[in-house]
Amino acid sequence: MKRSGKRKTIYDLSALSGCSPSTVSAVLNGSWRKRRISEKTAALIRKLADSHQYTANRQARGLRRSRSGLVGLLLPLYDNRYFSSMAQTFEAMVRARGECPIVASASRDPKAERETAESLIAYSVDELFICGATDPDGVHEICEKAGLRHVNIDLPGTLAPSVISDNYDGACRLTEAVIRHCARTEPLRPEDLYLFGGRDDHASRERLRGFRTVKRGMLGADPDACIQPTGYSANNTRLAFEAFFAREGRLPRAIIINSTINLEGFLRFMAGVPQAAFRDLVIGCYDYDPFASFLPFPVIMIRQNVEAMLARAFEIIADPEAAAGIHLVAPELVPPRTALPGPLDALKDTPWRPLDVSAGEKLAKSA
Amino acid sequence: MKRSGKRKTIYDLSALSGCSPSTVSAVLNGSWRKRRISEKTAALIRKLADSHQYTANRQARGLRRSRSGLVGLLLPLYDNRYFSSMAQTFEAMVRARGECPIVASASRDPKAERETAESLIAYSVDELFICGATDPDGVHEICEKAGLRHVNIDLPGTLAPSVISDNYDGACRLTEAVIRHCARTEPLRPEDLYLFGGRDDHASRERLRGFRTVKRGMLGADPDACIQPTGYSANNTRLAFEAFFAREGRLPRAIIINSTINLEGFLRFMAGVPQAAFRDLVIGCYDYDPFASFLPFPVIMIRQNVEAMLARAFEIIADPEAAAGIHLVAPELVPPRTALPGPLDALKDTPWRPLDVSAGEKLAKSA
DNA sequence: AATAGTTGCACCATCGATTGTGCAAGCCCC
DNA sequence: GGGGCTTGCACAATCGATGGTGCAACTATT
Repeated sequence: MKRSGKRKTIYDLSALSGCSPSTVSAVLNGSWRKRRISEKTAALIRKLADSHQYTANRQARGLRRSRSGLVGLLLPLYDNRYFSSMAQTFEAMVRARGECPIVASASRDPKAERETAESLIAYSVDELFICGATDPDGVHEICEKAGLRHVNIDLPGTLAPSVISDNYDGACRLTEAVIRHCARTEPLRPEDLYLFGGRDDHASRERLRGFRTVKRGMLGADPDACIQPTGYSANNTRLAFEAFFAREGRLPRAIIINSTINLEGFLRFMAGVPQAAFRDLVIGCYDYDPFASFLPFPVIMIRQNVEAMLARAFEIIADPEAAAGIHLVAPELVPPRTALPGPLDALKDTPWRPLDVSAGEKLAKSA
Repeated sequence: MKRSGKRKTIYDLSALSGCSPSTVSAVLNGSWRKRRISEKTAALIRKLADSHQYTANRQARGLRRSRSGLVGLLLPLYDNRYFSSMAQTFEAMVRARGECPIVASASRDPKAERETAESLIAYSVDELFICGATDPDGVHEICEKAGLRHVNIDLPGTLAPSVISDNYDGACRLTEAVIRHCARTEPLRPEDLYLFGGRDDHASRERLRGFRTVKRGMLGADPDACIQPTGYSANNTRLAFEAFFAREGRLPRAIIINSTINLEGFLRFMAGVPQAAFRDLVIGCYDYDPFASFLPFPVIMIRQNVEAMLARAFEIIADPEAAAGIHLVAPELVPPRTALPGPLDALKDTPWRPLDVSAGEKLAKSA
């Protein structure tokens, strides 16, 4: 791919207009009234800027102002509906504030988290939203040192304000809903209800705690074997289900799954087993995915309130007084076969124009 | 959120080390051998940089070098599995090259696409991957003017190289697979096979062309009513299905759906209809979503080869000779109930540590 | 010891935009 | 017509990193 052309600067416009660079700058960044530039000069410069497609070099501006206009979101990953809707919603909210969203992911790896944060800081992001970090406090130290405002989302740290879902409450409601759903046919015994997934993070711990509380309360016991932690790996989850199935010859009647990533591991297991094995199954799953909600057995899901969490986080990051501490946001219980609206519904579709098939053929021929 | 601290610069390290700023700079950016800085001085400066957590100000560096180290991906949206896996794969590939990925989305809106491109250019991205743009040529003009290397993905333009899926071939194979799947029970009549979704973009046109070619070839006809374009809106798709169902009292036996976004619209319709209505349904859907593949009726999907498309795009963008033109990448037909591995499988999960429930309780109490 | 070559680093302009300050020209008023 | 005020802009330093160039202090050579 060849390149050409080069960007105009305020110096080019200065030469073109006969005004000084500082005048051009003032006109184009809006401070011209304050600097008593005449309306006429301003109009001239704006016209030139327009006709030459001028755009300010943000690196230069950022260097001088020591702020970039960038708002960062640090994500563990993109490729599931929870985090992708987080990115989608974040993008919309930052744009609504007239700033530029920049998203990066760090693979749940503490080292990558720190490096990515450093990299974002190197680009002088003005604020950083740290979402689902494995080591939020590690990232905090780096932000602190750089004087960067930041807030945790989804997984809490101890050194910065954190906005997270009320995972304990969500897990309680989810577990209860699953137990009640099963009880429609036949009461559940303790060994009929399993939990798969999760690892040693705050969310998993809280969900597990909720699960155990409700299970003991409603079913009277919670044998250790009923907890099958598999981390956030789909393949580990598949292996865990395969091992269970090989051992028991069947699935548990009810399964709580810690994340849609683990549910994907369950799919991998499903693919190798006759559909009949899932006839009476009831699943409760943390995080909402519209397609998962319509699987061929009841899937009760917990949808984290991404919009509310982000809105709260924006409030907190704007508050100079905000201190470390956890802000809980209630998640939502989603019954089986539910298609909730999502952030994409905010996008307007372009008006429909009739499909021109011959145009398609022409384009295809030119390929 | 309060801020504090401030970042060290080469001038701070210069003062600390007794060396000049240029020496510090040379040591820290690797050009020190060329500048004949002694090993001893280099070691001293590196030690200071380390102990003071120095990181270079990338805006300053970018300003001076007129390149930023940023590689941009312009996406229509984040929140579906096709685009989120695009972002995930892109991120990994850019990181593998030692550069910094930056992703932004533009909502399929030509104006937003141009503005986002301008914004990325303002941050001096070194290369731009334009994915699924509604108006790739509009973005091209802006890139061209800025001398920015760029390449189209997913939707082609006429002014820059484009890497896209072979949508025609994919649609042919998908349509044929759906027809054959239905024929297992009872041969399909032309009016049993519908296509929902799509709008006036290259991908939709090609998919429609493939659909028509195969349908006419295998079923002998393709009544106009069998094409129900609904754009990329889930709600429009829901309305289209509701209208159809109200009119016909049933669904078509087989439906090709242009995108998982439209399939989500179908879910919204599904939620209001008894499950029996879907007993004999067969769906063919463009784009792959693991959960959609396990819906309670056969869903045959087409998975676009995101890795291959991106890999090809990276080759092209590195090639100074690359000219405008379309590069086709074959998509993959995915049978029902298939859980393919995805980009997340490349992430290593942290080793398992036993869940400490009491720790969770402690954390929860501090909230 | 004088010359030539090498080593090791400092100096300074530069990237593009911002912003505090200075100053000429025009105007008003007594 | 001189002092004071306003208008409208130019000048120059600055943000942090980079890289071309210059130049002492050594070392080697004859």
